[in-house]
Amino acid sequence: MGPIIGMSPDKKAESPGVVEERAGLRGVCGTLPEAECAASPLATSLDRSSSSGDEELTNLNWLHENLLQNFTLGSPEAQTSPSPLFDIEGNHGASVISSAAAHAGESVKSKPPFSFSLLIYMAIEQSPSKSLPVKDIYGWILEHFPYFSSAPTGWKNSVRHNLSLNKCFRKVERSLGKVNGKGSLWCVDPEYRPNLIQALKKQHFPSAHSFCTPPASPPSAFSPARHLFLQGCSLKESDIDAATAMMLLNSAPGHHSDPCDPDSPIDLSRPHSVLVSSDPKQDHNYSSSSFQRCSSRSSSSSSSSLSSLDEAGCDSGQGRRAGSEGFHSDEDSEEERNPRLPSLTVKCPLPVKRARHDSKPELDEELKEAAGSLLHLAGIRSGLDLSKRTAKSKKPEKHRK
DNA sequence: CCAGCGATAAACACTA
DNA sequence: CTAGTGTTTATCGCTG
Repeated sequence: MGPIIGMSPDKKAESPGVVEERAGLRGVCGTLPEAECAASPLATSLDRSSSSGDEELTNLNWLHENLLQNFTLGSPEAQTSPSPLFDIEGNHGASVISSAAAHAGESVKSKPPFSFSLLIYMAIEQSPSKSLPVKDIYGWILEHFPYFSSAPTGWKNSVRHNLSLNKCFRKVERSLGKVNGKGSLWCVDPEYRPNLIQALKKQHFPSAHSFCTPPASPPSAFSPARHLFLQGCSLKESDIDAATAMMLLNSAPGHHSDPCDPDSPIDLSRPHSVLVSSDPKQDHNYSSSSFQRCSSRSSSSSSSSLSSLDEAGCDSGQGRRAGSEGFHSDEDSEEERNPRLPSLTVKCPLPVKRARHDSKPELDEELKEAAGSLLHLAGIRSGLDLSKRTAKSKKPEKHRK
């Protein structure tokens, strides 16, 4: 493969431009209002400390409470005010993301619930130039997911493996980006960005389902018992929240973003503390397998969705293996392709290049929100987990081989 | 039981 | 030469 691996011709053509484009965007902020921008994760970037003011709390509460209320109790607030979902759908979720970002700084030592692909994606997306050398990707992951600091170095191999294998990532010539050092810069292929976002969203569905509710079931369907359960179990709660959020987002009618719009910045709000899998111990290794699997392959679904997507829609996988590669963009048939996905599947027409013309900022925001919500939620949980346990450090040892 | 998928490990090649 | 990077292949575990 040439400099740009696994990319379809069109992608290759874009590569150079993409980088520049992203650089120009300067992160999400470019497209967001100032206020949002300020709060936006990307804007804040990795460094932003977790300490944030009321906004984060507010936002957090907003999302967290509303979601729960919405589903479980339907508290007055939820009733009186538009549900978070609406906000999200209405593009107001940006603040949420920002809050998520704010929260994200908490310590996280648990294995992130995200697949490597998503981790990489987040790392890249959060970089100012939207492109990073592998080294920086490592750094980002380590910074945001301390879990890996204690993990065997194999995760780096996995990162590289994903970069090479996953079509979502494209290699940029050094000349275009990095001048010094080894290796090239890696960026997210705009084409697949929506897919990645979607994957993020989907990632938590399963969990949610497993914990709580039938995805398709309306809020009313939630029983008080569950609520109690949730209350009693913060961990699950977060999971549920995340899942719920995702579910809502996904189910949202207008939730599609301009999939391929390169300008759609994704704000994965700093995943700083995004960890879902609280216990690496449970995992045999640093991978998220345990979490994913336990929760119904949340990650798998994400990844698999990616793969499927890739094959089906954006199939450019000409030279690439099917392993953990791209995403397919066609949501229409996504369910069909991925039976595992909950019925909630989003109807988001994600992707696909064809759908790309409509670059709706709103959609972008939605995506961002979704991602932010996810991260945010995860962050919450991570905070809880971390505070509770510090011991998880049991390094997962290799179960096999 | 099988297929699909993600994760992991390892080997190899290339480059700074 | 070494270390980092990039690619490829093989294998394992899990889920549907």
